Amino acid sequence: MRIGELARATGTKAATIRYYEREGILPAADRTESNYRDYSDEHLATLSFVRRARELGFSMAQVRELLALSDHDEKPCQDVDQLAQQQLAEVERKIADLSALRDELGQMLRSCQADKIGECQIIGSLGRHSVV
Amino acid sequence: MRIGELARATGTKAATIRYYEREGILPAADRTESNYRDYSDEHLATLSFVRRARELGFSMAQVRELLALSDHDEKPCQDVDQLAQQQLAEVERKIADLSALRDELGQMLRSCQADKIGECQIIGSLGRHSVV
DNA sequence: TATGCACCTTGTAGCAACTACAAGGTCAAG
DNA sequence: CTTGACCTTGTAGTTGCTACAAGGTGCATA
Repeated sequence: MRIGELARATGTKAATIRYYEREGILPAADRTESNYRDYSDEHLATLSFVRRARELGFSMAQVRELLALSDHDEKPCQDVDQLAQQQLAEVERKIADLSALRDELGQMLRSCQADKIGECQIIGSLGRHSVV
Repeated sequence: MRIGELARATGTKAATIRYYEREGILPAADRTESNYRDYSDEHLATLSFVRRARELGFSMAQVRELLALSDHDEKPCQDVDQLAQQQLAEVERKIADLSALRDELGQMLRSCQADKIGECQIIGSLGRHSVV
């Protein structure tokens, strides 16, 4: 299949697919006589894998590792497990950070009953006009 | 004060302060005879404001807006309120996304009891080796 | 006086992970 | 024969910094 079809099939832009090829994430496709990329079902499977891993928040570097690992059926899957654990820990850290942030923003919003910026608690709690 | 002192006072790298100046986020400082930047307390206040807003997840564009708004004490603070609301909504959206992600990762990890990658459920649920 | 060291200056390039654009080639339909 | 959808390559832009290089400044010490 050509790049457009692969793009539609995976919800990826063609430019992104070419980018993955440049980055070595996706193996280069065969070319037709007119130099169009010609993808196989294997490419489709790999690209789906990559996209899914990216959706799950794995970095490109981690995706590279996952791809390398997934090619070695014999090896213990500890390494895969560890990558997933790492990723989970990082996601949980981000959630905690964002929750703190949400609370602060919520508090700011609740505390402001002014109607002029001069008395606005939001601007105030950001550190302005308390100094002036 | 010189850039290093301002940097220490605000927990910002000097390179970042120069970057803010280039971007018009922080007004240019006076210069000493030897061309060193010489910052005032006003700069300190503005930079603190900027850093705090950035910590709260506001984008540079939003910080620009907040700075512009905070200079107009007379205006109604509806606009500030709206920016904060927007930011809160976005943070909540991110938290929801990350929570879904955490659940998926957790499920993947719990479901894998294999010890070889060939049977690894994590690789499997990412879409590999079910196709092979 | 020299010299070492911390500090400052500018300009440039790199990071992640794409995305957009320009200028052109290919191919099937009308 | 031309229109339009598709493809090619190369290059540059996005966000918010951060790092590095090559050089100037200022002050304390040997």
